[in-house]
Amino acid sequence: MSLDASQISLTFPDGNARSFAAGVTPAEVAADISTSLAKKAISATVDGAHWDLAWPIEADAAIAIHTMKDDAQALELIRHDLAHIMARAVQEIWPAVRVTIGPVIDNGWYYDFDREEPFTPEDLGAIEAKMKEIINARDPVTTEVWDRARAVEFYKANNEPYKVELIEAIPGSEPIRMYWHGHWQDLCRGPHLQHTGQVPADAFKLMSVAGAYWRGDSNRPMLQRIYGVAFKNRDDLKSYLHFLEEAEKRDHRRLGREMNLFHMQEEAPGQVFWHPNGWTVYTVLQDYMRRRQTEYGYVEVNTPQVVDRKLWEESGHWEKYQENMFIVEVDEEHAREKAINALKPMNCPCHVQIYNHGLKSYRDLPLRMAEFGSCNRYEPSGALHGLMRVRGFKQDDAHIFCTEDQLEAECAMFIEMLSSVYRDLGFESFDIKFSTRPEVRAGSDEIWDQAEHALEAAVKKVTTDYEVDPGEGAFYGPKLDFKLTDAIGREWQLGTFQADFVLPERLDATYIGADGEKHRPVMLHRAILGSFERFIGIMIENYAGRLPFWLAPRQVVVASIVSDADDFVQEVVATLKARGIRAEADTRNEKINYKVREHSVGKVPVILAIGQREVENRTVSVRRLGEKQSTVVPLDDIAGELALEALAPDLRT
RNA sequence: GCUGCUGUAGCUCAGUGGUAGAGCGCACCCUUGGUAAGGGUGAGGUCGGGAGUUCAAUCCUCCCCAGCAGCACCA
Repeated sequence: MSLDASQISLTFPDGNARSFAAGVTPAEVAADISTSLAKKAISATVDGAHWDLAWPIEADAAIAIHTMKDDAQALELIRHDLAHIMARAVQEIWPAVRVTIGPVIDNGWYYDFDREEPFTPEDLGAIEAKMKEIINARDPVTTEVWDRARAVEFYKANNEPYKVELIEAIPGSEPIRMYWHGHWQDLCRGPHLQHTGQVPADAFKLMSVAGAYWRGDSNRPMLQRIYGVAFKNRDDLKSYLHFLEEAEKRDHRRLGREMNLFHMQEEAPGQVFWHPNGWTVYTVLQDYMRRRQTEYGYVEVNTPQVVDRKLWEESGHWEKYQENMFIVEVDEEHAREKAINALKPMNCPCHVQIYNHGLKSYRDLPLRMAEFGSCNRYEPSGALHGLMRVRGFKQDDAHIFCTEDQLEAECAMFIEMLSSVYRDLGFESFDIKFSTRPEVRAGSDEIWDQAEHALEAAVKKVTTDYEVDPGEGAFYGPKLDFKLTDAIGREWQLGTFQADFVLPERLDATYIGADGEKHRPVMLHRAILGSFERFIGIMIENYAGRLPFWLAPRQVVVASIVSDADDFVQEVVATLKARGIRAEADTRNEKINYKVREHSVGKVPVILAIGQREVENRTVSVRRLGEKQSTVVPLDDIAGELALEALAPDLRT
């Protein structure tokens, strides 16, 4: 593109416009404004795009100059330059290593390398040391736009095949931009800092090495990815590392052990052995969901666990998910004929069987059919993760059979129910994602058009605040996914609402309309918790184990201070139990300090301590989890108070 | 499934080519103590499974299983 030699005008965020010669760079603009700004400048925003100080500005534009005070830009540059500096360090130490890509991610960056030997933790230390040398050298960062053919030649000559492939994937309309950090060169979109010394040398850390497929494709070679984190200063890095430690303390696998909720073992990978404590949480949650579903007009059903493959073939799951299904073959010696079944991986085809049993009228619709459906999926071994990704789990599943006209109202009602449930369970806000047709799918384009329009219209009625996720729909229909954010800012996809025009067709679900003719119902797949396992895992982490009283597996421990109090302890426990509170006695021969510590570690929300004084006055000393103080109150008062707290939110008036 | 790492007492972890140790927990005894660990004694392990090398393997090699981190996958 040839530049006009005439003046161009630039608008600054303060609204002032100034004129410059075409081809001016942000560096020159900054210098024109003030020498101190020129010194501090690190990059610019030009017409909304993050701009390198060295890139010419080609037209009328709005421009803002950034300094290290602008966190978003500063962090992006620091992290991106560190990616290059790390790649340079690696190639300086091991020249045979091939480089690929190295983007900025949350809190840091990664870079993928092709190297025969694995990187070791010691290697990371060596790389970090080399990176600090490069930073201290204050090497200049320079950039040029190259001709495509020249760039390809260059990388071929330098034996960097991945870079050649990257260039070939860059659309012809985009320039091929090269960057140098000192002598070291990389293909990069930019922008970057002006010299390596601008990167804080004490605010980054290499975290880990892991495998990653080239271009995210499991059929391509596996590379070695080194992750790093970086911040503007040492304190920010330290507080981030501290945050990681805190996050580890709320890991549900650790708390599951500490609170004696569940365990998993080798003989049943990906499946949960629920202990009494964990199962209490599970059943309390399930009872709550059952009440809410009834409130919203659902009927509850239950369907078989082992189902003939024929049904899965009809539904289409066999073809697409056979690899991930537990196949159950009956032993030929004992069976009259060999049958191949599968553990049900999901409930929908079974629910259609119930729907199909008996002719349905339009008067039966909408039919909201719920099941706490136990499902088994043979998830890849590497995907398993505590309660979050398991091979055996229970969904709060339901299918709504309705007419197209009813879809909108059902969608609105579902979002209302989901909001209410999430609020009760301690999650105030969630994001909605609208996922459209995937590449591999069932059903015609016409059906998909219809389904996508209907679902989007339905969600729009409720809110305009949703994101579109193209190509992420289920194979039978578009969906809304509901993602909530936990106490430490992580997002979880839990709830889902899927419009399905395909399965009713495949499994021949019909209803008789007011016109006396057969019609196809629309099938809405929906879940709020997703799976009990996963949701409980998330709740444990969100609350750091300190579940709200009504969900806490052990609600009250009544602890004796002296053994003369034992009888009254038993009386207190009996009183609390009679009011529906999960209370237990601790009359062990231990000091009260010991008992308080043990039950606090176990996240018991309320400890009632009873000594001689309490026995005499028929009072209890109440200590709430997390509080240092205890208060002495009459037994009847605390029993009444706790009985109210023990009620699920939907049962409180 | 892929890459790398890990697997020793219920838990957290040391350790060695000559068949094992600590702390916590557990049991018992002493202690009756006022809100986050009182003291003592004791029990407890086919060192993930299998094969190989070796006079000898928990330790070295190979295969399998499981877990962890990431990638890929997620109806």
